[in-house]
Amino acid sequence: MKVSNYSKIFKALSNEQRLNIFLMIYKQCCVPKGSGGSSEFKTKGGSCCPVRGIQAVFTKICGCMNLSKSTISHHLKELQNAGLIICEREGQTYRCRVNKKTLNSIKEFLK
Amino acid sequence: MKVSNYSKIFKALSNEQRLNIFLMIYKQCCVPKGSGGSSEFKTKGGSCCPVRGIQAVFTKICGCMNLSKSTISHHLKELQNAGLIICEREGQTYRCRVNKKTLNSIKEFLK
DNA sequence: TATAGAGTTCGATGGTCGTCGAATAATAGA
DNA sequence: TCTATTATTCGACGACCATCGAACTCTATA
Repeated sequence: MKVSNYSKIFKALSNEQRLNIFLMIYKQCCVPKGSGGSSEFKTKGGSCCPVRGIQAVFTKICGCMNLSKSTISHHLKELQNAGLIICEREGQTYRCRVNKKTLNSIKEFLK
Repeated sequence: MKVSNYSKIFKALSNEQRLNIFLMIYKQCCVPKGSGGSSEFKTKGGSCCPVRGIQAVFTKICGCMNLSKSTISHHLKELQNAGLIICEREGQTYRCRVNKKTLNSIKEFLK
C-alpha cells in the first residue's frame, strides 16, 4: 500500500467525532453523550443501548451523538472511503462493520 | 489516553508529507523526491543520504523534500505536539527521533 | 564583534474540512 | 398508492490546514 493511502486512513481517524463513530462500530456499543472529560473511552449502560451482534446501525449512532444525520452520514462515508468500515443496506436500515483487513495493514505499517 | 488524544495523533499522520517526514525519521533515511507513483516507501541510494544512527536532522529532511524550511519546521512541530517524535537541539542542528511510547499506545489502541 | 549557517516565527493565501438544515430518495407497511 | 420512517445529497458557511517567502533569532567560529 502507498504512503498516500495510509495518510488517507489516518485522516479518516483524525476527527474526534469520526473516531468515536469508528470505535462505536468497532466495539458494537455507544459512546456516552458529553463524555469529553472522561479519561477513557467507556461503554454506557444507560440511555445509549449496545447494538447486538457485529454490526452497528446508523440510527443507533445518531441517537448517541450530538450530530445531525447528514453529518453522521458524511462521516460514515469517509470511513468507508478509507476502507475502515464496510456498510450494507438491509431493508430500511444501514449496517456497518469494521474492515479488519485495513486495520491489520495499519498495524503492520506501524510495526 | 483519551479518544481526543488519539485523534490528535492520527491527525498528525493524516498529511502525506508529514507522514513521509515521520517515516524518514522512523526509518532513519530519506524518501526520494517525486516518488509519488511508487507502490511502496523506498530508500534511495542516490542524492538522498541516509542519516547515521537513530536520529534524523532537519537539514537532511529539507534536502529530501520539495518543501520550504518553514513548512518542514511546522510539520515537525505538529509531530512533536502529537507526541510522535522527540526533538532536541544539538548545537546548531536539530535531532529528531521517534517516541516509541506513543507508537506503542497507538498499536495498543488498534488492537 | 562580524559573519555565515541553521532553524523559527509571522502574515498571507488558497484550499479543504466539519457541520448544519432543507430537500430529496428509498423502503416498508397500511 | 399514500404515509411514515430511514438515509442521502446539496448548498452554504465558518474554521482550520498546508504552504510560501521574508524577516528574525540563535549558535559557532573567524
